[in-house]
Amino acid sequence: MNEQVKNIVDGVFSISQKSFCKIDGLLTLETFKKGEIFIQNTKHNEKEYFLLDGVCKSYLVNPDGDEITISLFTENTILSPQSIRTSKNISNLNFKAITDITLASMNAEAFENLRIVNREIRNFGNAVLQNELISKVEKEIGLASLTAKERLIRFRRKHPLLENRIPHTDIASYLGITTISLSRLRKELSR
Amino acid sequence: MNEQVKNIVDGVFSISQKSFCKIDGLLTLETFKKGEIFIQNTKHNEKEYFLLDGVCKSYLVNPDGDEITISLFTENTILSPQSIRTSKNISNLNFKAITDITLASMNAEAFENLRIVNREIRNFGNAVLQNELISKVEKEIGLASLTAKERLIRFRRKHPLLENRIPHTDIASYLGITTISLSRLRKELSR
DNA sequence: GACCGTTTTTATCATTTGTTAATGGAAAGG
DNA sequence: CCTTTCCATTAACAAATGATAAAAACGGTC
Repeated sequence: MNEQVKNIVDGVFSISQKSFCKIDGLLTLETFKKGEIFIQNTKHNEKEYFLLDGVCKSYLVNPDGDEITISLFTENTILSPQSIRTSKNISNLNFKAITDITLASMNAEAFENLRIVNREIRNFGNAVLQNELISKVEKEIGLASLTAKERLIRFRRKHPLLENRIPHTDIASYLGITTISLSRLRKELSR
Repeated sequence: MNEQVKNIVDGVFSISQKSFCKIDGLLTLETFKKGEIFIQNTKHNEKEYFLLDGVCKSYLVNPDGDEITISLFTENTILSPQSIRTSKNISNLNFKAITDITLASMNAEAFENLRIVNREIRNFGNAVLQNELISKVEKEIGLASLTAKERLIRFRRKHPLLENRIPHTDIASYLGITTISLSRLRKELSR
């Protein structure tokens, strides 16, 4: 049994050993090198993912060719559910490894079937969806009503140390500012 | 049978007459006057809603007491699913009628049970969730990477005429700007 | 350790957006 | 019908953020 995944699941919504075994049976380990794109916009994808090690991001490319960071994920978290990042199993987003990463993945449809027959797993799945929305709403409120400085302060509170692990371009884009502004704010806050 | 709700449902994910009848059996009509808060943050709520007439918004109140508009809803749309705007049936958001409104509501748990046993209804439910996320991601990208002027232009494309139906305070907050900025942009764009 | 390409910082200037305050107009309620 | 309140606009100024360019720091490689 994958203890690490069990801990991630329980962190969201605690389920019984027995229920977890059904999930465990679906898991496969995958690794990607820094810089690899493992989910590609407009391409097929039918998996759910647990991030066991490393950092990755979801992003979109705007007309100017810039990568807009939507979300950042660190170890021991769950990537956005397949049902909401795909349409007919075609991805609406890109996901890229920012450091070397290790994922546990499983087939989304098989998981969906577990949700249907198992109440605990269904509750777990709903909790994941809900967390996804909550974090989106939080981010939205931040972008709509906080200054860039306040957003950076919150970001640091939520992701301590991440500023030292990944390129500032990814963080700046996540915060909705330029790297130049980020640099200015870093300096200002360090005084 | 409520034809209007059937049309709203089919607009998201077409389902059979037979499946819709199960939903139809759960529906109740509700009306609220302009200004009424019909879902309150930290209060109990266990309903799903179809907006049949009027305009309403979801919002949060920041520490300064300002209402931050999260989403705007117009007639013939579905309000954000209960599962993602509540935790243990306690609401995380406020919803307020901006004009007089008419809603068709149903018990969320009863609907959840329909999702479990009926494949079409489950697909419909998933499509609703997905649309919710897509619109959130779109909004997020807008706030993170577009100027206020571009956001207003997109807003007008998505919600024509709404600027003439509801207070600009609600729209400005939705766009993440002040009403003064909105007024400036309106003037600039009208030239 | 020197070199290359990339990332981060710094500086300057332009632009956008916010703040405060004043005005006029529209809607709501007595 | 009048008053009161709220809302939208405008102006003047301040603050925040973006654009461009150049310098410095960093990381990987041979």
